[in-house]
Amino acid sequence: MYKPATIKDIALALQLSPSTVSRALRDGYEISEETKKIVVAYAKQVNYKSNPIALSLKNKRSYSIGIVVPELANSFFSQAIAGVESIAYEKGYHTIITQTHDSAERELINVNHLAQRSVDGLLISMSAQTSDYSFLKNLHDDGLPIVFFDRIIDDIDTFKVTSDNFSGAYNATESLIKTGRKKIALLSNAPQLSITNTRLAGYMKALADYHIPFRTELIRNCSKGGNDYHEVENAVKELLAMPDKPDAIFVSSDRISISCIRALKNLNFNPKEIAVAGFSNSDVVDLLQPSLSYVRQKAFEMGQIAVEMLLKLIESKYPITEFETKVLNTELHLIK
Amino acid sequence: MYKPATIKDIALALQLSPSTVSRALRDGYEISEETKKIVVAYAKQVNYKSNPIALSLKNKRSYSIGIVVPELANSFFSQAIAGVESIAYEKGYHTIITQTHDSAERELINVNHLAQRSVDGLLISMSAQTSDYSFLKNLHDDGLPIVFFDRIIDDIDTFKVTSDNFSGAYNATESLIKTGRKKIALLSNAPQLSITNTRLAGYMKALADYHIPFRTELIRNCSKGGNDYHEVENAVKELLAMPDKPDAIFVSSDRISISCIRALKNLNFNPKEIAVAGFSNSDVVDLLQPSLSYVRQKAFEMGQIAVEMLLKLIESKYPITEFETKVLNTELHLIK
DNA sequence: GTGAAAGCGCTAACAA
DNA sequence: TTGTTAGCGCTTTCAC
Repeated sequence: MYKPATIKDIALALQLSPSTVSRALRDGYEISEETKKIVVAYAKQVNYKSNPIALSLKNKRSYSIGIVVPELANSFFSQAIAGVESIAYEKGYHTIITQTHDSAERELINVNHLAQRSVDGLLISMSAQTSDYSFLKNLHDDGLPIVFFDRIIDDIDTFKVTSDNFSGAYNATESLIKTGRKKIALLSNAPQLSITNTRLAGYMKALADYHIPFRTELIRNCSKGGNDYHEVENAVKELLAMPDKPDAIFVSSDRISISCIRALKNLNFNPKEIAVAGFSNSDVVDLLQPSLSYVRQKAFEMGQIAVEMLLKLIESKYPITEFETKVLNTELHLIK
Repeated sequence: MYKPATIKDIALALQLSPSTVSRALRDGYEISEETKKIVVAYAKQVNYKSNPIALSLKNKRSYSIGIVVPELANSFFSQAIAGVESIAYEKGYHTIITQTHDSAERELINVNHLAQRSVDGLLISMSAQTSDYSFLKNLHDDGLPIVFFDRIIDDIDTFKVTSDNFSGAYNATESLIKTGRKKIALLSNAPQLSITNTRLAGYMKALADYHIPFRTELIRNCSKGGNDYHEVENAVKELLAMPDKPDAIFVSSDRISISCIRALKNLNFNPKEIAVAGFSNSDVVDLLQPSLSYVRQKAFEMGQIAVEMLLKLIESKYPITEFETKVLNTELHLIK
């Protein structure tokens, strides 16, 4: 059985009390240099490692932070996680990553598990299928520090980071218009997501600014967020079967952008016939065929900012009541 | 401060002893139905959740398993993780995911952290840069259940799952030969990885079977495993600048396959001139241009099998001494 | 059927 | 400078 050395073991072996050992190991000022030396040496010899579980139980502090994302396989999230880690490790925190696969049920379970495992705080990007936020609100009211990133919600007052989704959508739509497209369809994610609506607004504003009528029949919600390819393919098929069919598609969600490209390929559509622009943080987006113009979010930076906010919350001596929502700009990459 | 209800709170409120409450909550046979009802009802009312930290400390058992992979952004690993989760959740285990970014140092830290956080077992795919496995060996000798997947090592005797890398490499190489290619270069990962050498062997066997001379100058190790694009681009550039240059490339690593494709595109190479086959579990490999034939591993299944092995180790009443290494076959997808 | 007490590994008052 | 004690939340003998 796996049984590491404990402080008690050391105390016993060295004929000291556990508290002396504990203090010596943490370089307490009260302990004589001599004792420290002996303790540290022996601890090293028996490969002593402090037990974080016991520490957590004692201190209600674990120096670990929980990360909850919809899908690890989505580059945007793995990039954001890398950003979180880059700062967290440096500051002595560990990260515990879980994914929800966009399931509200899984999200609830994971969040509770993390909270009970006494993470010091939570970084979360909401599942597309969550509509009841009360479990998070309760935890937050009970004092668990939470920071939202990317897929944020209004109901809870705390720090948040997200992209400038409005401008991102506006610019992408505008780029399509500028290449002469006039009938621009929109493929979007689940409507309960904040980002879905903000991006819709950006799209509509671009149309309005260029005096292009907004047509509801050109809007398709793929509420499974690209997890279900066929949902997207059907949407694309329907759009392209319309009598007055679109000459461009703006895709307001990462995963759906890829599915849309695949649908166009599978349906053998001529790339000249239909232009695509969409949000994407895929690291191979430049190699895709048919190609698309894409809006890239600053995922890594977003992760960094989110964790910095969280650490501020965690390490603050006094309760924080002034919260900020940071908005990062996006980059538009046009097809060459 | 975040402060959930404890057994003590319930005991106090209900004028019972903590032990009674504890037994009632776990449906102990000694407790009267009546008391149970009262306790359970009250527990629900105050949203009592047992504290896994305290349980871990007490039981040395956490019902959570640690997963250590090189890179979440690599589809192969996110697919494998999804496989692990599919079984683990069902059996009542949580997963704690960490990534090493192929750093030996990070791997050491993460593994120790997980071990000390008393995960019940470890699922690991080794970092490309690790050459000293003693830290794992120690943990394993101390009784921590460990299962290796994909990037396995020989030094530790336990359950392992990996792909049939030999055949995968053989088949991919053979497919290139069958389309008339005779000068087939090899782009491979760090040589300390087991998979690197097995795939090299498969490649060499295919050459031998078809009486094609093996030329060491056509072999390039990209020891950073595709994390460094320029390493790959340079290798490709060098290969294609050779007087007797290759007419095909076989890439024996997931990330490097993508980098190789990108290099060919950036260097403006004619796809007819140089054929590419490579290992890849990218979920967009079918949309890449230039296109490649690819060997796909059964990542999801591998995750499932790995966790089943691990649970067998964890839940076995008696020490297990007979170990198995399972080898999954791969699928070759040819360019249409 | 229920309670008291000890202990998992650690730390922090309080004593000495 | 070092030791004693209590307690974090929980379970589990052992009493009653």
